[in-house]
Amino acid sequence: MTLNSPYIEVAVALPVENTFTYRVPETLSPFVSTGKRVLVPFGRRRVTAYVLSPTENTDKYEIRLILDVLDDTPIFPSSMIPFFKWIAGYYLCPVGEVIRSALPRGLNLYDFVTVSITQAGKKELSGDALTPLQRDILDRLDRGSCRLKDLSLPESKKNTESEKDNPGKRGKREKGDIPNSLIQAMDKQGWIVRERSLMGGRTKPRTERHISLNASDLPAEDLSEPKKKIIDIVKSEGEISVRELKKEVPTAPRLIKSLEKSGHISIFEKNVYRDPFGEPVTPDRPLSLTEEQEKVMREISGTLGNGFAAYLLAGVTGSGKTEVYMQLAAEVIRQGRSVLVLIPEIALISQMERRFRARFGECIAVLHSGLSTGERYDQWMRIINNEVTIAIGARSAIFAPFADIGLIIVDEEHDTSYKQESNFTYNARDIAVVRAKLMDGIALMGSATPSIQSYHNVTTGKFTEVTLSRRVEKRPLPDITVVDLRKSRDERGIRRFITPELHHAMSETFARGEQSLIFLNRRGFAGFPVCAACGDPIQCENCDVTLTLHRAENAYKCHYCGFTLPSASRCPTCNSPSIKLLGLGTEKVESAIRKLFPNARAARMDRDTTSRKGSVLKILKGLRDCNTDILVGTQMVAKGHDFPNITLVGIICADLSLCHPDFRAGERTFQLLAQVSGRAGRGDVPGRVILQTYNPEHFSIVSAVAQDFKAFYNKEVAFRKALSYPPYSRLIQLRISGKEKGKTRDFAREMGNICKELQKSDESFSASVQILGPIEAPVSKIAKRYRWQILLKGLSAGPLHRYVRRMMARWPAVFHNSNIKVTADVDPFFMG
DNA sequence: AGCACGCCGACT
DNA sequence: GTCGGCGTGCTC
Repeated sequence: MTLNSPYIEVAVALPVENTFTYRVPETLSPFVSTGKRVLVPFGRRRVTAYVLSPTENTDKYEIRLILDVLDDTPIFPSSMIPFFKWIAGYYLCPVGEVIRSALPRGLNLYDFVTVSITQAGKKELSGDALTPLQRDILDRLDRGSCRLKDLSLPESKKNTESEKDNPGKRGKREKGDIPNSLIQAMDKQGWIVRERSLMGGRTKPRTERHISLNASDLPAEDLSEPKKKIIDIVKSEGEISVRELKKEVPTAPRLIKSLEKSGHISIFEKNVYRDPFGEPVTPDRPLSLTEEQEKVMREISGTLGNGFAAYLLAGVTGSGKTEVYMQLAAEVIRQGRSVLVLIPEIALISQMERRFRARFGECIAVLHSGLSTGERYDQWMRIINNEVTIAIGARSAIFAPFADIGLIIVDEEHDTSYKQESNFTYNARDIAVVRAKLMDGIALMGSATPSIQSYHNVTTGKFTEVTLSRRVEKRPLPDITVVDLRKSRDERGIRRFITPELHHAMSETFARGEQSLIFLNRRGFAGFPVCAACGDPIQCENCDVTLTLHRAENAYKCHYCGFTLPSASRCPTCNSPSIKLLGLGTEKVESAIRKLFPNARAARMDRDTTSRKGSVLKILKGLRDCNTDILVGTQMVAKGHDFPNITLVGIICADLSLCHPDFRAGERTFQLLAQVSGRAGRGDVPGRVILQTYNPEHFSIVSAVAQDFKAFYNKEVAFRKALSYPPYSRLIQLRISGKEKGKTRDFAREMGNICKELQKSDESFSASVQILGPIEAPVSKIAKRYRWQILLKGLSAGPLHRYVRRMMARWPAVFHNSNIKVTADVDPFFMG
C-alpha cells in the first residue's frame, strides 16, 4: 500500500497514552505502510513506533520526520488495529503497549546511553582530586565503556556476595544507584563522554547456507567420488541446505568451497524457519461423529460465514470436543478463512496440538511460552506470510496476526491461565469474543465446567449453549466417595491425611495393577513451619507469607518471590533450633506414599519437578508406559492430560482452594474437583474417586461430587447476585505498592480520597460506581513491596471504565509515580 | 520509559 | 547563599 498523504499516525512502543503524527520523507514513502514499524525521533530519543494509519497534518504541532522503516512487510495486518484499540480502551492501557506485548519479543530498537572515559578522565585518575565514588566510576570505565544502566551493577553484586558469607543477614542493600547529576558533572568536567546508540532488534530470521547447481553444466567426470555424490544430490534435489547435505556426505562443508570455486555450484544464505515441533505425528482422518456431535456440528457450521456468533460448548470430559473442533476448523478453512485455537498454558504439549497436526499437517503455527524468542518470531512470520491457516497456542496466541479469522476456539474456557497477570492484564477468553465480533467470525468456548461468567452469558442470550453430555463409547462417569476429614482429626502421622478409606482404595488399585492419581493443591513438603519454642511461623524476609519447606532442595522457599532459607536454619525470631513442620504439600504426600507402598513406583508432578524442559513429557511417558503406579500432583495433573490407565483419583484435601479471600473461591474449587475427578476411568475400566474434605456439606463440594454443574451454578449465582459481584457487576482493582510501609499506606488513603472525591463530583458516578477500600492487600507485602488495594465496583462496564479513565486523565501523576506504583486491573481474577 | 524543568533541605 | 534531591509534565 502506498500512502497518498505524507503524514502518518503512529503509536510509540512506550507507556504513553497518545498517538503521534509524523511526516514521511519522500525517500521512505514507498516503504511505509500500516502495520510496519518505523524509527522516530521522540523527545530527545529515538524509539520504535507502529504505523496505525495515514493521516492529515493538523498544524497543531511541529511535525517531525520519521528516521527509518524497520520492516520489509507489515508485522501485523491492518485489520487488527481496531482490535488493539478496543483492548487499549477496555484495559486502560496505551495502544503502543498493547501492540508491543502482542508482537514477538526482541524486535524493537531503542536508544541507550554508553559512557566512556576521556583522556582528561584518565589523567584525573592518577591525581587525588577525586571522591571515592568518582574514582570508582572512572576506574571501571578505564577498563572499558559500558551502558549507563549497567554502571551501578557490578559493585552491588560484590556486596551481595560478601554479605552472603555471614548468615547474620538483614543487610539493607539497595541497588547502589549512581545519581544522574554525578554523571552530568563528570561529563561537564570532560572526564567522560556520553553517547547514544541504538540497540535491540535481536530477534531475526535464521539463515542457513544452501547450495544449488550452476546453470552452466560443467562436466563432473574428473571429480572425486564424494564431490560427484554432492553434484548428484543437488541435481535431484535442486537446492539443498549444507546441514542436510552433511547427513549424506559428512565432509561436504569443505568440499563445497572448492566446487564453488570450480564453478559447479553456488553457495548462498537462505532464511529458514526454526522447527518448534516435537516428533512427527502420524496423519489421521476425520472420525465419524456421534449423534450428539453431529447435532453440535450442524448447529454451528450452519452459521459459519453469517457474521458473529458466540457458542459455549458444555461437554463432559471424554465427550469428543476436539473432534468437533477439528471438523469445524476444516469447514472454516474450506471457506478460505483462518482458525485460532486457544488452550490453557499448562497443557503446552497438549494433545490438542498433536491431534490438529495429525489432521491438518503443515498448515499449523504454534504459539506458546515454551518457544524460544526465535521460534516464536518464525511462527509469527509463517502466519504473516500466509503459510498457515490454523494457529494453536496459549493466551498470547489470541494476537496471532491473521488478517481474517472465521473461528476462534477457546478450549477449557474456565481456565484461569487465560488471564494475564503481569504487564497489562487481559483475559484471552474475553478478548477472543471481541476479536471474533470484530472479524464477523465465530467464538466457540468449550469446557466441562464452564465459568460462571460464560454460563451467565448463556442465560442472557449473549452466548448460545451447545452440549455434549455423553462420553464417547458410553463410558460411565466415576463413582465419588466423600471422606470427612474431621473424623480423622485426632489421628497422628500419615493417617491424618491418607485416611483408611483412601489407603484401602489405593491398595486395591495397586494390587490390580492399575494406577492411582493423588491430588493436592499445594507443592513443597510442609507449608507451615512453626518455631516450637516461640510459636512464630517461619516467614519470608521479602513477603508477608510463611515459607514452605522443600525437602528435595533442603530449604525453606517463598512461593511468591523465590526467597530461600537453608533448612538447617534456626528460628529467625528466637534462634531456637527446633522447628515444627505443620501443613502439608505434595512432597510430604509423596514421601508418605513411598512409606505406605514401598513396592509401588511413585512419581510427583508439580512446578518443582517440571521446571526443566521435557520433564513433563517424561512423567507422562512414565504413566503411559505403566512405569508409574502412583502419581502425586498439584492442579497441573487436573488439566488437559489424558491418563488412560488411572482408575483411582484421591483428593487429599478438597478445601484448600476454598479458603482464599476471593469471591471466586467456590467456583475455582468446583472446577478443580470436577476436573480432577474427570481424570479417573477414561480407559475401559470405570473410575473411582476418594474425596477428602473438612467441609462435606459445602455446596461447591456437594455439587462437584454429584458432577452437577447446573446445581452449582444456581447456588453460586444467587450468592453473586446477593452481594452484587460479577457477573452482576464489573470490577476494576487499583493496586498500590511501594517500598516504604508508611508512605504506601498514606498514598493508598490519599488515593481513596481522590476516588471518593471524583465519585461525588459527578452524579452519574455516584449512582454507578462503588468504592471498596483502600485496604491492605491480603498478602500485605510481596518482594519487599507493601501492597494496598482499592476495589471499584460498577453495575455496568461503561460508567466504571469512564470513571477510571477520568481519574487517570485528571491525576496522571498518581499513575506514573516513581516510588509508588498504581496499576488498574480490569476484571481482576486473583484478589490477593 | 526517559528526560528536563522547577521547587525545598543540608552543606560550603 | 548554592548544590542536588525528586515530584510534575511532556514527547508529534
